[in-house]
Amino acid sequence: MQRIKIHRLLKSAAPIEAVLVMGWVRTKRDAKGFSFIELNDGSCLTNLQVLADEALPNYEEIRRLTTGSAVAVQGELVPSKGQGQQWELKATQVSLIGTAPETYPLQKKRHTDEFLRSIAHLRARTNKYGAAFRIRSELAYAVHRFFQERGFRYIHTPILTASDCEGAGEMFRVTTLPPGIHEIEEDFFGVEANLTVSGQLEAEMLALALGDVYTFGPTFRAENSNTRRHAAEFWMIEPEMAFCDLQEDMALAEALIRFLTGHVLDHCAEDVNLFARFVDKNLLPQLELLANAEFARVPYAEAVAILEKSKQPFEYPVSFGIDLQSEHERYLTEQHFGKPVIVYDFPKTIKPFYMRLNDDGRTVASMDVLVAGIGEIIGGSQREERYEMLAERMAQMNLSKEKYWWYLESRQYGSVPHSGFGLGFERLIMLVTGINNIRDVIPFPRTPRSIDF
RNA sequence: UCCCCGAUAGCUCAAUCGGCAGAGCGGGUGGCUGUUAACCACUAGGUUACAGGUUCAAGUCCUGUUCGGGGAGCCA
Repeated sequence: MQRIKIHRLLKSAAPIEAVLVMGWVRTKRDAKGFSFIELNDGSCLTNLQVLADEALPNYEEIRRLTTGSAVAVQGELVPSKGQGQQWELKATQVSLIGTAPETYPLQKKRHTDEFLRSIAHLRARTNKYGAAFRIRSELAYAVHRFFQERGFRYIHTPILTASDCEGAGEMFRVTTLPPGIHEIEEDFFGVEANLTVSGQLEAEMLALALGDVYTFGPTFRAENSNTRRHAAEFWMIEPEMAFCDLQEDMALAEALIRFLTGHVLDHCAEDVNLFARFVDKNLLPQLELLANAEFARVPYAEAVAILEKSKQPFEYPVSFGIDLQSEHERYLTEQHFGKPVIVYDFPKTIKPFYMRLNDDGRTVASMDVLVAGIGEIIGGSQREERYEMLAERMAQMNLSKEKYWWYLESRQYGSVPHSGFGLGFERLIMLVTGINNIRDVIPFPRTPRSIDF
């Protein structure tokens, strides 16, 4: 008999005479002469209630089934006589596949996130983490769908790289040299190699060939960041579009966020409701807002003026030229506008070399998308496509022309205006689930001093 | 990296002013009931993170270390 997944079984319109399911025991309730087994196979949040009675030949074994055990159950799908579920499986055969002794650490009560992080190899078997990782999968699919439907090409940029997307952060060194040996010419590549911090520079090259492209892959930052919003290894989505200015870039960023939140509302209702009930009471209104409200757009200079007029007791004083601090971003998106905000045209002094200089000579065509609870979820810009301007910016920032020769050369051969942005995938998952720690939206998180599993 | 907070049974937490280390859940045993985080009874379970110090007496006070969390910076 072929195995059926529980999420399909529970959607059944009629009783089914014989089915086979396999999964893990979440809990068991014994009565005299029969037992209820809550079975979960990961295909959905809801458990299947299995009714096993003493007529089964191995009923003694079933009585001893423990939480966490893996079983295969054959039986008949029948309407449940009890409250709380439409269907239940009346077992005709229950076979034990894998036992779980009483040391199994997951209980049916609530555990803390901190404890579950210490058993990351098992936490996906809980309701919350199972739901989070199902949503993660669904979001990844939706990202591809969004771009593919708009004619974007999915490209793969290198993970090992010798280039350095200046300003993106500290890098992990990759080497085959034994400890203590420092002769770089002896190393695998003969030059310093690192894990990528961004695929942007390479994505630009592909955009200047294929038109509209996007990357979606792992990136690495060796920053000693100890916050709930930073991980050393995270996934980033980076579209790059030829013949595209900052206005169109912002429009795409907004469309992407709205599409993804809408997709999750439409396709992950059961899992989203779990988060709305137990993690963030305000989640559903937030998601509706993200999916439906037009994002506010405000130039940096105007954002600074709003903050100056706000009379808020900011820890960091505001004036033109400062980078916006977390408290400023929060005020703008959570209080002043009450919805997502795109701040654009930042001073050139606080932004990297590749952003396009505006005509005012002091700002660049950059933008940050700010959302409640998280702050910056997207950072992007129109890239400097003019060779002379780019070379001058690099000289001002003491970057070597030799190292970026290929990047510069792209501005000499058919250079066109182009734009792109980076979206942190984990921050997106935090946004749509209400989970407030990045360590809980990636199955096996990497943070400073933490690389277990 | 900086600031703040924390670490007590497998898990979640109590323990008053420095004075006998406890409960719920989970585990075990038995009972009971178409149950729903089932219920009832009994039961086992502790180097109070680690190392030092103060004190007649330390889970509690002091110093250091480790680990965890929150905030900040860096950023996505």
